[in-house]
Amino acid sequence: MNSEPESDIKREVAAKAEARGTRQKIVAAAIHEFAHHGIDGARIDRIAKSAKVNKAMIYYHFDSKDNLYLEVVTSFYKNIRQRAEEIVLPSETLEEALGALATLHETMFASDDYARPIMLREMADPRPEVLEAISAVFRSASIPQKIATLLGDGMDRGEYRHTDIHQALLAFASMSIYYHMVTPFINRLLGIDDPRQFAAERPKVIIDIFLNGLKVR
Amino acid sequence: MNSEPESDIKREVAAKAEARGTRQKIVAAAIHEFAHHGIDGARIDRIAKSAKVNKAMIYYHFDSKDNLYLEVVTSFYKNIRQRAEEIVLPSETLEEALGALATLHETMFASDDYARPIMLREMADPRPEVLEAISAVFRSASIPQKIATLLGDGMDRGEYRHTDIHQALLAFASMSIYYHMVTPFINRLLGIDDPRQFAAERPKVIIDIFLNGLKVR
Amino acid sequence: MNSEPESDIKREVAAKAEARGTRQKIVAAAIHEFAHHGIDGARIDRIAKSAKVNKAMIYYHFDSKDNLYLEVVTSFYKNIRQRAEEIVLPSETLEEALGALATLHETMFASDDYARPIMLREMADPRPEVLEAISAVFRSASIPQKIATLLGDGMDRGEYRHTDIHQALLAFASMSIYYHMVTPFINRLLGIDDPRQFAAERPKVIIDIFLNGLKVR
Amino acid sequence: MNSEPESDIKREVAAKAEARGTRQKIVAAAIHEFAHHGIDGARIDRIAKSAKVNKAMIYYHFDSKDNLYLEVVTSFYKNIRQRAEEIVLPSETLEEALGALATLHETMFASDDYARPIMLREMADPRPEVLEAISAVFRSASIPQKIATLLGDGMDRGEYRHTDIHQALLAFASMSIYYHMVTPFINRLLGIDDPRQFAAERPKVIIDIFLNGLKVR
DNA sequence: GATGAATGAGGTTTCATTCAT
DNA sequence: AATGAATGAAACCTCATTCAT
Repeated sequence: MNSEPESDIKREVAAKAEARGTRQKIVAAAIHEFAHHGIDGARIDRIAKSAKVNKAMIYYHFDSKDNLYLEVVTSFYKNIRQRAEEIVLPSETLEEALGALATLHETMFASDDYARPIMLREMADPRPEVLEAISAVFRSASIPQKIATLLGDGMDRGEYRHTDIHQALLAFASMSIYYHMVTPFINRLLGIDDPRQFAAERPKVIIDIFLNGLKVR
Repeated sequence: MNSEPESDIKREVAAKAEARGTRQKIVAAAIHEFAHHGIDGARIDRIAKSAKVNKAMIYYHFDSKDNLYLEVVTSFYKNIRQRAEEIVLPSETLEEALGALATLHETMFASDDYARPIMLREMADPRPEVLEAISAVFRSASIPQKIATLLGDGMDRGEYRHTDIHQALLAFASMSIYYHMVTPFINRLLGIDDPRQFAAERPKVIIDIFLNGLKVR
Repeated sequence: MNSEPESDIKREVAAKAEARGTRQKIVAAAIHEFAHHGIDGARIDRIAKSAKVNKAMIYYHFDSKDNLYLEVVTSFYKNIRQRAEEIVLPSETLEEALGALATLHETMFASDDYARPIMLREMADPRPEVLEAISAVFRSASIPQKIATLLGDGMDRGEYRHTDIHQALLAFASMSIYYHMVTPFINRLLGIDDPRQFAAERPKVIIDIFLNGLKVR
Repeated sequence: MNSEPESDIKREVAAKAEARGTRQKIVAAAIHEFAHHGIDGARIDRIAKSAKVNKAMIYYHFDSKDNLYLEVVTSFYKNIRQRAEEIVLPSETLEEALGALATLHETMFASDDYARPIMLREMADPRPEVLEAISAVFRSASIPQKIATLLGDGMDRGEYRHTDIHQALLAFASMSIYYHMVTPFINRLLGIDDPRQFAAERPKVIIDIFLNGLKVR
């Protein structure tokens, strides 16, 4: 006769907590699966098993495989975006801004092993929604704009040679991101034994090349 | 004129020609399919249909989907490799060698629409055999070595600043190849309206940045 | 009365009951199919249809055709074995023990129409697992040992002539089992019109021949 | 201008010789295949390959898999039957006639490894044609009739106890043939190390048991 | 007679998804 | 929320058989 409502509330709270737990377990397992196998190669059974969750629960929480993928991937980008925004765009010099972009790239890929394969697959078969999500990361990070601005200013001041801003921006971004995207391949091709160190030394080198490459002599 | 052996030969030739035709049709359809959908998303039925070939023929000629993929992809790289070897490594200057590498990259991707997605997917989930095949393209092309040598010589001569050769080589390669690999994304992100022109102007810009970037002032 | 755990149990029980039902239906249909067609001639479609079960359920419960076969056949032998163990090894005389073996054989084959074809096919291409299962039936039945012992004792007592026990045991077993194994053929060859009666009269005859055949005169 | 017809004849003769060779190769490979896998498990491809013959040749010579099976199996029985007829039915005593039957059985199975599995499979799923063929072997061999006659005479003479002739005949046949039919199983069950010797000693034992078993004391 | 390629029907198995409880 | 069972469509692959030469 007493606290049935209370116990109902408790139940609900507990249920929600558990549900959140279930969702999270599913998401974690799904990222892993999608990263390793792509959306077509991914198996709902495998996700359920590795999440230790009943298969039907996946449909209960995510409706369909496609939707699971979408939610997983966008949440993945949200995550990256958030970390991107946390990178303080420090001071005023171009050099520092370039360093920030390099750091951003490093952050994107260093966090886990899933970024690389997931992004590569997206690029191979780009869905508008996802392209947009990735674009947003960079836009929100405002770092590219900052670099563009600083570079433009430098050109106007006569410090840097006049160059197409897009080409220049892409030049730096390429030097910074490409290694991260195809690490295993480059390591193999160039016979790099210590990828960690190679990656650590890289920002300095590319900033150096980039700035020198554009400076007026 | 009607000696049996001769007609035997004719027969064989004709048969082989047809077979080659069938194989080729399959390969062509398969590349298309694998490029668009990846190995897991690819459908044998679709390949057969678009090749206008009986489905069983695919198994007759290629044994399994996996094997078809492997043969298709390696033949694809052989193809690229051949074209790579045809790129004459012109003269003696570093500038020209860099131009050759840019041309190689352009060649790799410009030939058809399949290179980009196929390579990206491979990079996402690299099979040793295929990594090796890609590596071979570059090794055989000897262009990287040439660049490395010229760059090393230039450093020794005091023309270029001392820099880790691998880092430098990768810096240029990145600038050259990255845009090709993720064209649609970059076009979207930077709002590039005329990709053709952007790509055409690119080699000059990156060679310029790279050489200036390394030159001693 | 409506406590959740209880209803949970109910649910589980019901589910398991249904599942058992499905499994049983599959097994029943599968025995029939395998007996009639052998493992290679058997068709999963046909099993599913005659069990009134979705084809995929067979894989859900048994993983593969091979495995279904194995489970079906071993369960089949377990079944026989159980019935074998129920045959009381009556008294002490050799005659009764021989009667028991004849009864065992009759039991093995009389139960249904599947024993004959299934066992024959197994013998044609014996899988170790299954040979073992059949051997176990006879070993567990302990009847052969009993016979061997009684026979040995009889020989020692001078009642029976000395004869290789294995040869003797096999002699009786052959007389007892062979007709069951190839009934249709023998009926045809000897023109037996009333197999039932022939089989019924058989134990008496063969026990008679066997015992007389070994007795010291 | 000369011997075209002659060369035609030569050709034909050669062709027929070769053809016979091809047929034989096919038959040999087919027996092997059918013995190991049964008709449903047999693969035309495998037969062609192991016969080193083009698959289409099998159809050219035998029309269909079923027909190949039938021809192979009936020729197989013809073969056995021929050997059966070569077994001289020696003298006049029942003992010798029984020995002849035992020898016949031995001959049937000893010739190759195929008799056992082929006959077992036939028995599992008996086709009338084939049952007839096997029956014919025994009838033609006239040994059973001889035994029946001798046994009948012996009973009439008061030498043997009155017993149903069919039961008696089958008793002996069972003892003689059963071991051959399920050799691997019996060897395993009884732990027989030297099957050759066991088989060699068997006729004497079973003739002994049989005759003693029927003799009037 | 002989060959390699081709065909069509069908076989086993898989898998996203749903249902009943 | 959770589970085990169920479903139907389709995927990959096989195989007896035939064709063209």
